Amino acid sequence: MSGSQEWPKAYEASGVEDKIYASWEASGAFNPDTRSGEPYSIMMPPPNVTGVLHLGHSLEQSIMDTMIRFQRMRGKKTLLLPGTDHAAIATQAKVEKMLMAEGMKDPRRELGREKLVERIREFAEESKATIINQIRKMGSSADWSRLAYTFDEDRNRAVRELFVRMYNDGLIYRGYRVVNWSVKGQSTASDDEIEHVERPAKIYTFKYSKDFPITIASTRPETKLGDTAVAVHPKDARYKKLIGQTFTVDVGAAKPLEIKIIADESVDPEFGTGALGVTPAHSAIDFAMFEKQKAKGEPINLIPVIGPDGKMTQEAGSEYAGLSVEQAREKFVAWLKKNDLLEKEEEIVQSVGTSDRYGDVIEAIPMTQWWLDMNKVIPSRGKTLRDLMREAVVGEHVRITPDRFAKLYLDRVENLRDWCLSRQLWWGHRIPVWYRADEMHVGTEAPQGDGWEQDPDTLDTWFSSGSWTFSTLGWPDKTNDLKTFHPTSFMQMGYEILYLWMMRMILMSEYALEQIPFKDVYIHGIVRDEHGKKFSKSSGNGIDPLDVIEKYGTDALRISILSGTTPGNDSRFYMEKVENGRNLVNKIWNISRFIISTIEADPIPAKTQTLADKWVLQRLTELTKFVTEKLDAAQFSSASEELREFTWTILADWYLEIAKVEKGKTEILQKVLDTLLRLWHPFLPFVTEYIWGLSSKEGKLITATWPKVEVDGMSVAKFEALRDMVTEMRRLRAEQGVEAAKKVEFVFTTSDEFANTVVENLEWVKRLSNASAFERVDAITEGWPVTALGHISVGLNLAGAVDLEKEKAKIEKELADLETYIVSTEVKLSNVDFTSKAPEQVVRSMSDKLEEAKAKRDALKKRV
RNA sequence: GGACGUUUAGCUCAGUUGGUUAGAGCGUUCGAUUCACAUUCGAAAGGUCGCAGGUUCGAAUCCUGCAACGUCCACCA
Repeated sequence: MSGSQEWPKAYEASGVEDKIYASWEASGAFNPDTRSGEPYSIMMPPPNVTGVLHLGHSLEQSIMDTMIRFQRMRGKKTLLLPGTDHAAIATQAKVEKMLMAEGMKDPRRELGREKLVERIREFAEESKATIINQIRKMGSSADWSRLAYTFDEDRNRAVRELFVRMYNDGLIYRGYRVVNWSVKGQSTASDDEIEHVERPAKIYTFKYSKDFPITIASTRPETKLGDTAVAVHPKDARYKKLIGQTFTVDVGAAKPLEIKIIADESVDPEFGTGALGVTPAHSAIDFAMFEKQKAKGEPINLIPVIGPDGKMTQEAGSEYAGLSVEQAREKFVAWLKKNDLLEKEEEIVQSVGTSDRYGDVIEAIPMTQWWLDMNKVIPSRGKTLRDLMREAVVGEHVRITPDRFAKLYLDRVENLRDWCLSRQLWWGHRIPVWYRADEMHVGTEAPQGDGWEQDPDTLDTWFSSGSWTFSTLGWPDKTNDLKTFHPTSFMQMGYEILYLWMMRMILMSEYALEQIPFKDVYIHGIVRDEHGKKFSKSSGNGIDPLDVIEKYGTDALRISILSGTTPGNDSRFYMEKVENGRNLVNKIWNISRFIISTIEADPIPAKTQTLADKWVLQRLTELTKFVTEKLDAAQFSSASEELREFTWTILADWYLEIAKVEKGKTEILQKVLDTLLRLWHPFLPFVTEYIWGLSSKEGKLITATWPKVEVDGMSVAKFEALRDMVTEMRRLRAEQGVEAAKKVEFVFTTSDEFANTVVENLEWVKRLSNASAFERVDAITEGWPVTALGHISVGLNLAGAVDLEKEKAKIEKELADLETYIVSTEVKLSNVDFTSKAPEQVVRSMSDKLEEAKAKRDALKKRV
């Protein structure tokens, strides 16, 4: 043994993990450049620079690193490319909040663009270092030499290039349309950045004026100051004759409103009054009608009555201008009442869109912004971006696990509207467009000449993260990395960013490279607390992964967060799971400690393999096959469960105990430990590497090869019969309350020498009969037959302190169960429908079981 | 309003195309006390797989309906 100092009784993770990580990194194992083999790449979803490591990250890192280590050991040229995300809106919102907490009223105005951006940059750089270090603590074998950032120079170049190409293809356009506007954030938001919240509201039913022919309803009456039409269903008999007419009403706006009655299929005649007041400036659907009318050549007006500051505009009328929307609503309703126009006022529950970062209600406001067109045909492809997004998944070029998410994705693709790209934030990629008087320049570089002003807006943060799979590899240059590692092999993400991110990566990659960004997408759920609640600061249920690592070690955290999870489903996390993981790690440690010392003490291998040897090797072979298949399919939980079963039950509880008796196991123990360390490595990289080092193995485990399936097909039934017999004897002892010191006398016969040795060495067994007298159980007169399984028969000596009555009830119940089983199986087997239709194998195994059950029954019968 | 998910042992969850008498970990009960490991060892108890129908020789698994919980989407005027 390599000295007891290095092999303490319990494994101390905290003392060794950092050193091991440093040694991996120094060895160059993370970097694929020195490796050959089939490329295998995973792009790490870049965590936000503002974030600190949480359990969600821990899960993701565990998934990715387990996969990449597995593939590396299989000899692939593996790249796990790490990075961080500047997270435009999230970061700016956070820093602004911090500055305001320090006493600033309006950081943007007080600091100005340059200084505020600088403050955000400082904060981002600091946080970035933190999160990167935390990811290393998870053991991630990422290639840090390729570390990327969504807001660094290389990524900025890719973003500008993409924007310009899309603009030149006519996919990006500048347009005056209704946007989602956050008053608090003073910026647009995309449809995906809106969170719908249910809340109570009032719906008012009214007319614009006494003689207006149609009644309408609204929860936002103040916007009615900007109404320019009333839409009805074209076939609605009540309103049909009014279609095309225009009515002038005075509701107090700056100018009297000209309300045109228009027909629109999307109006539900059954709903409410069957008529809808159209406010093109402050509703996305109404704006769509506005555009439809324009296209038809029957235009309606558009009157913005709410400004970007969230206050009513001049056009809302002198009485309203400058009021908040709430104040304006009150005033307008009062006016309706006064003029006897209000017919109804009802309480309803309404779902309103709020900004997911600033939290305020999103207003629909018309503005000139930059948009990405989902429906425009790309000249060189003859397809739209929507087509490209659809085809990648419909054709299963991108495979999604679990596949139900593919359906959700496709539904979403069909309903995507044009993507509003421009943000009025300062932290982000500046839009590569310059203006001078009436001129506009769109290019990757600033134009020559004086007087050019760059567009002040920045790009939606998802524009840069959408290009992550290839911008990280050097695009737009045709780099070797790009050729080698794109499309990437495996991508994992939480379902909550499926739309936000996956769609955009597919869009960008298909557009820029005519390639899918990844082949396999693994969707995971949310890590929740033990009660199923989301972890959050406000609920005070946070668990810091770093605390867990400090106390239990990274391996324990990794295995506990991966086990008991299924793709796409949420999982619960609590400390008992980690303790369990820690215990497992410690078990592996002690198994290794024992094996190494056994080998040193008893180095001469036995000449022949015993039944137990054949058994453990066969089970090891099966395990290797199983784990390989499961990891291939990203079924981490079931792979690790099987590994645990082998390690703890098969190896530690049975084989090692037998090895103590049989001796001469050097060769087999070495083989088993070696294979087991390799199989565990992707899950438990630290402890396995540490043991590998202590047992003087060649090289590092991280770059060792994955075990191959060697021999297969050895029968394990004989051994397992023996094992069951031992369990049965133990049960009898336990249930009969046999005192610890007291030996119970068993009689057993077997033709197998091995069984003799093992059973005889159970310290509480006293051999009664002559081992050479291989009598059948029913011939053992002095004993009480316990079991007769296969080639082994065992009896218990009645001279011992055994309470027959106590045991009898149990046996009778078991007999009854057996009888039921036998009868039902016999019925099945005599059923021609079954025997003719079921596969032969099923029928055969059933009749085998029947014979076994009968034998067991006969043995049991002798006891009562 | 639409869609999706979950429902299996006291708890947390597996259960791969339908095929033995449905599994694991934790917890519980009983027993062991250090010869690799008490972060341990041995043994046991515990489930009519949410409910009701259907398909099938055979259903936890497929179909229909219902219920509870959860999630997402939506232009409920």
